[in-house]
Amino acid sequence: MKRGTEGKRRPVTIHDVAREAGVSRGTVSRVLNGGHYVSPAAQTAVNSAIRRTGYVVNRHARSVITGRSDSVAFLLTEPQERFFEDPNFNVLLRSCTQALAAQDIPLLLMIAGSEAERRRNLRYIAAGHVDGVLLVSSHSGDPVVSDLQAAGVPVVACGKPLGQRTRVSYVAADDRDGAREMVRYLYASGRRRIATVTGPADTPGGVERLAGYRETLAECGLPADDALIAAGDYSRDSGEAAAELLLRRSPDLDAVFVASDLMAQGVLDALARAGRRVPEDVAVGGFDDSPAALSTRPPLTTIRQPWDRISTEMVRMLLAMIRGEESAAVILPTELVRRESA
Amino acid sequence: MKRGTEGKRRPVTIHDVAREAGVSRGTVSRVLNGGHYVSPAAQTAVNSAIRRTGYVVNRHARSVITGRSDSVAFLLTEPQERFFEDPNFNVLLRSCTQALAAQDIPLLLMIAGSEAERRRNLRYIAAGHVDGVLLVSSHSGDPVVSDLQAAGVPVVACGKPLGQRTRVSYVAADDRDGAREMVRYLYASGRRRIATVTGPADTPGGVERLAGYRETLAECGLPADDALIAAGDYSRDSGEAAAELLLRRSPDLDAVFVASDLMAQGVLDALARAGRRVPEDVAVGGFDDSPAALSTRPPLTTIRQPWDRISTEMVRMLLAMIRGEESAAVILPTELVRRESA
DNA sequence: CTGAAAGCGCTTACAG
DNA sequence: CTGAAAGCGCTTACAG
Repeated sequence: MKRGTEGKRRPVTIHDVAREAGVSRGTVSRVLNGGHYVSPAAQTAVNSAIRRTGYVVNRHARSVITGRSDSVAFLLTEPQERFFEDPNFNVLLRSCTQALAAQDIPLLLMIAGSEAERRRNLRYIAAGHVDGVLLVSSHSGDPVVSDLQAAGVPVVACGKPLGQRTRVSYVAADDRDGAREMVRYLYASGRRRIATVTGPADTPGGVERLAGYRETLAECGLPADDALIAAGDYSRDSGEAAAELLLRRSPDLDAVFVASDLMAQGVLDALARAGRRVPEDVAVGGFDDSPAALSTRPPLTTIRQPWDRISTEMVRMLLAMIRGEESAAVILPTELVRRESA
Repeated sequence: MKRGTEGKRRPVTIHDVAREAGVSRGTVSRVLNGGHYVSPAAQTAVNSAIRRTGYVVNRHARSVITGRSDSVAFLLTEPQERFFEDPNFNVLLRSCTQALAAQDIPLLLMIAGSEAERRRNLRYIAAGHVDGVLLVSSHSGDPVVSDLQAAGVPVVACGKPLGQRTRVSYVAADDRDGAREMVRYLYASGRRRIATVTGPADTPGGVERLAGYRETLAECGLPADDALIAAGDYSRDSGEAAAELLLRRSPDLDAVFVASDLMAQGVLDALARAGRRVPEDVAVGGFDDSPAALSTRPPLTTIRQPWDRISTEMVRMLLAMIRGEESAAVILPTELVRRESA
């Protein structure tokens, strides 16, 4: 008897609502699905019956018929655990969850860290258990992209997927333009030996931000100098190592444009250890405007990536594709955030 | 015609498999659900038919009958966005996802940051769309706990939920014992003026770690001194402020036990600004062993929370409750991680 | 506009 | 051990 109270009561079905409203189940279903071809009277009766009974649709039963699951996967392809250390990832995941929730669509989180997980997730997705996937993948030529497309599943990537043979929808910040704006700002504040720490050459941020840096140097009439360029992998430690290399090769540098805030943290540490004051001796500009940018000393001047808009656009685009629209790409503008490091 | 290639092919059903294997659909279903009452011959025929056809079960159709969804929610109740800044949260979310994936159970991520979201998520969950929920809530007396229980949904919390009238299952690290171990270690290394920065008084970590600190002081014969205790809210900034307060009130302190690594970061900054060397002048011990502990200068000596085990246990326990087992609590041991700050 | 009926893909007693 | 049948909760042509 005790258990009976705790246990789930028999859920109310469309049948109960129909009886309560004095109509057929078909009519109830019609108001549930948009209310077309339903008289105002029936409409009202059904709605109030729904309220009285506390009815809520059984999505599984619906899915069996419609063939859609009304759910979406957030798929993370990342052998490195880097994404989870990256504050950017958090805000992306959070805003996607919320943008989807606003449409009453649950987000299934999937992580493909190994080949086995990749296969499992792919099987799940290809079986039609989700209507589409929000993809976060940093690999150039990641096979998961084409596998998904081959399975006929709508996909929207975060950032432009590199090395794909086919067109894939994506939403990205304007990396190149953001880099330009930062370097211009550094130049405008009087810096003339502007170095850069890049991201990996097989990521869009790695190539585009470097391109923006180079363009702006040329535009400002500053000489191109490879001794001012060091590569990182977006991790904090790689930023630190890159800065040490830069200081050795170009001790006269007076600014560094770093392709991510996390790496900029490392750069700041290396600079401090080398006895350089920031921003007096060396100005440092980051990229992302992640929470990390606020916790550095001094706080980081950086380029904000519009993560909220990125997620909103990803969700909007994916939903459109699920509805049958064509693929597309959206590039969102970035914004310079002035703090104290430059 | 082009579209035809891209579009989803008609999915293969249990019917196709039955025909291919030369048995009835009932038999196919039986092998799918454990293979009881199936002859080895039929077993083999069906399995190979499944392989040939690439059949994968339609979970929705199954759910309509079984009443289970074979999915689980990860529910985050957090108006502050603190959890997403906290590296601990990431590893928890990641390991839960993977522990679940190993059982082929998808994780639905839900965030209840506002009252409206809380209601929506609750409605979704109560409608039986998930079989159980993994709850991450930091609020003392969070109503979501009782709402979930009232709906008859199995729940396992991360950390002991404070201020609940009913029993709720949870998995937690042994906060008190971890605190004891750290303070003992500080004492053993010769410190005698050991301060502490606590977490909020309405969180388990806030009360238990402080209790462990107090007990150990007494056990070591050190006097209790409220001037050595300052409160934080787990944020980095609060750690910094607490350390400043402590330095003002007890300039002679020679060690600080900080109830989280993130706060310890702030403490380290405040100490550096005050010209105290770590660990020479002041030893600093953290709690969590989050990624943050590695990025401080010097790297943080801390107490490791066994997040992998916590997630594994949470998942195991939730699955057991879904199967009908009683609720329970699991306390997992922590471990001292020696690095350079103490 | 609306009811009766068929059917989605699956599971589960029920007879054998 | 196995097939035929009923049924899960819902949607959707199909007649009116």
